[in-house]
Amino acid sequence: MISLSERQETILALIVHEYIDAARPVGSKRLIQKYDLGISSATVRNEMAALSKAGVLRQPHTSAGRIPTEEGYRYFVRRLLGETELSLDEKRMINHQFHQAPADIDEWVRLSASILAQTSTVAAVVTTPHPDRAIYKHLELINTSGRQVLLVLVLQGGDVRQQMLTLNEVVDQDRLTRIANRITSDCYGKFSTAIATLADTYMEMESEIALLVAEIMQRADAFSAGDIHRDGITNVLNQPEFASSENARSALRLLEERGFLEEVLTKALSPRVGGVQVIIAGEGAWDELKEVSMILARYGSQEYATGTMGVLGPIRMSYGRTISAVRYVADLMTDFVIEAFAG
Amino acid sequence: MISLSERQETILALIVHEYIDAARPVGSKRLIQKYDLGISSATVRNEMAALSKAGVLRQPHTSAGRIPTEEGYRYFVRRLLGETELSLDEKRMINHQFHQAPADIDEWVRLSASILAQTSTVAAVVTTPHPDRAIYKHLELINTSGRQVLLVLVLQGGDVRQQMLTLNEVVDQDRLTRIANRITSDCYGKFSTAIATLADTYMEMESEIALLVAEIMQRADAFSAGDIHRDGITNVLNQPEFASSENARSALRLLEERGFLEEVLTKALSPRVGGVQVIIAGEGAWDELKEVSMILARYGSQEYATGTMGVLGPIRMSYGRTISAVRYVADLMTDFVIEAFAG
DNA sequence: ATTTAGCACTCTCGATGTTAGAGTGCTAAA
DNA sequence: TTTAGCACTCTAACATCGAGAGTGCTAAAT
Repeated sequence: MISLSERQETILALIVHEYIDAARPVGSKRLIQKYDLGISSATVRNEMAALSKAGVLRQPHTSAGRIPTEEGYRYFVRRLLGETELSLDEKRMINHQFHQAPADIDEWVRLSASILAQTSTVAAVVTTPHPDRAIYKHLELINTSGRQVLLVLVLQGGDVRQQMLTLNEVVDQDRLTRIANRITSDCYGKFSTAIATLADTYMEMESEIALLVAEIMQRADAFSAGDIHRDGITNVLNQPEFASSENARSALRLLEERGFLEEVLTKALSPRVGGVQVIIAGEGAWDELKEVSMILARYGSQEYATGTMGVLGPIRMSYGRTISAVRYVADLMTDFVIEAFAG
Repeated sequence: MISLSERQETILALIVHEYIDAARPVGSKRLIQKYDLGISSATVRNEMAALSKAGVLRQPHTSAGRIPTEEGYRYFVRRLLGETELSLDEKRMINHQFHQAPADIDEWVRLSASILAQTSTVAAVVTTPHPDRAIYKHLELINTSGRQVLLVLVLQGGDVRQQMLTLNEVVDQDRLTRIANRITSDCYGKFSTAIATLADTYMEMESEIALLVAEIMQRADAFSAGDIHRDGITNVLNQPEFASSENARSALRLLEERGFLEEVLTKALSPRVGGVQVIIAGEGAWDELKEVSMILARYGSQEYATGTMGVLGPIRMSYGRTISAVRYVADLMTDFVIEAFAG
């Protein structure tokens, strides 16, 4: 475990701060002339040397200033951050934007992404909330013409799935309605697995339809990621570390590739709602994230539906503001989800 | 109107071709040594001078090779393109990809974008198909508990809208079903406006619900743009003209800003399905598109639903391939939409 | 009347040199 | 322990230069 003196911590914090701001190595002279610690540049130099040995600072080349290592950022976020909150004004602004938007879940998802993107120099990614497992609520079978039947399945939380199916024989609407009601009274509140076993106890047509319902619900389980909304991609392109098109490209691919995003969003987040997860430079686990940092949070309620949101930006990111913003927006969305589904 | 000799057209076509390929100015020597026309470089130089005067070629600086002007590209696309088709193999590939994907509209939209992005060095944008005006198909009223009723409205084309409503009194499921059936038999195939006038002839509860239905349908009319899917953003970033982060940024903003995309997609396309529209360097109408070209098409069927798809790439774009690809994919999607909605 | 060879001229691009500035590490004094 | 001072290092910015590619023009050839 790295252990630093109080003065060393101060210097580390200032260097992180300064480097995030100016995006270029921080030297001893510039540091003291800007921040007026009660010590000379030579002393700062000595401490810097110690911090370099401790592995939290490094030099791009001999005789350049210092920049934080990934370890340095981690130390900073873990120990030195603490209280950097969004200002009350900013919170009020965010609240305002949410409350004057239409109370539509997709609209709010979009808004969340937009707000996160505005907060800092990051790209935002927000998924629509989705039940962890689909829960049966209601079924309608609608006779359209002949043996063609429209199946409309309503899931807990308002998700509606619909599908055409072709029956073996012509069945009138009355009988369809009776079948639908029978299945609903048996299956209300159940998961796909329970319905699949139940289907075995039914007779021909009921069984067939119940099985189909179970299958549709199972598909809904698998697609638990929901739609992904992105915003602020241009933000991250404006950062100097992505000026070279090589770097920009790889960062963009991360944002564009659905598969990768889904993996990170699902794997990185413990299923628990509430915490905010910070991934600095991939944390050794993701090679693709070596050049970026992500801040992720899960929102919503296990009982109804959950979604994930997060931001992706340069490692040199304003962690205080951004973590705070992600937490705040996630909390707002959690309230909204609960209100929308339970209220 | 610009008028060129046959030889001049050949030279223009070769220069466009070569410049699209290599992304750097084309000189007279390189041209004849690569393509072996039966004439000397001096002759080519003379013709180039004429083409410059005609306004279809220009030089980045004195003593550099020539590159096409926007006018030059337009001439090329309008007169010289004609027959550049996708190869049969490519078409087969595309077909294959579509047919092994699940027959789900969102999946196909995503696939379209992905295929267009792969075809050329462009970013693809595809909207989900949407009825030009919502058409009533079916209504269900589902008694959940007390006066809370779930309204499920099925529109022509499979769109399902649902909404909770709170009644003034408790109404049992039987009566709700009767109301829903009554409205359906009256309104089947009608637009929101017709339903709104019809609602006036109803009694209290029927009227209230019919009005709500009309309102929901009206909202559906307005949101006619549907969801926008993007793909291949990294493609365009790889192009040298977007190497500077300044240019990359402005191109990206175009793709990111929903408002702008919607405007171009709706305004640029005549409502007619089938044609492919080419916008080279904004065509004077869009300042934001000065540095890029777009190729757009509308797909689907007015009768059921239409969507738009298009690509955005550098002006130095492989127009032949790309136009052909957009047309082909749009046709496939049109077939799919018709089959899905009518079949 | 075209086409072409030849030539002088122009402009970019990459390589090379040079310098100012910022920063470091070390030593010796406070 | 801290600090002043100094020699040293490295980058980034700017200037210089030559090679290479390309042009336009002129005069000869077809």
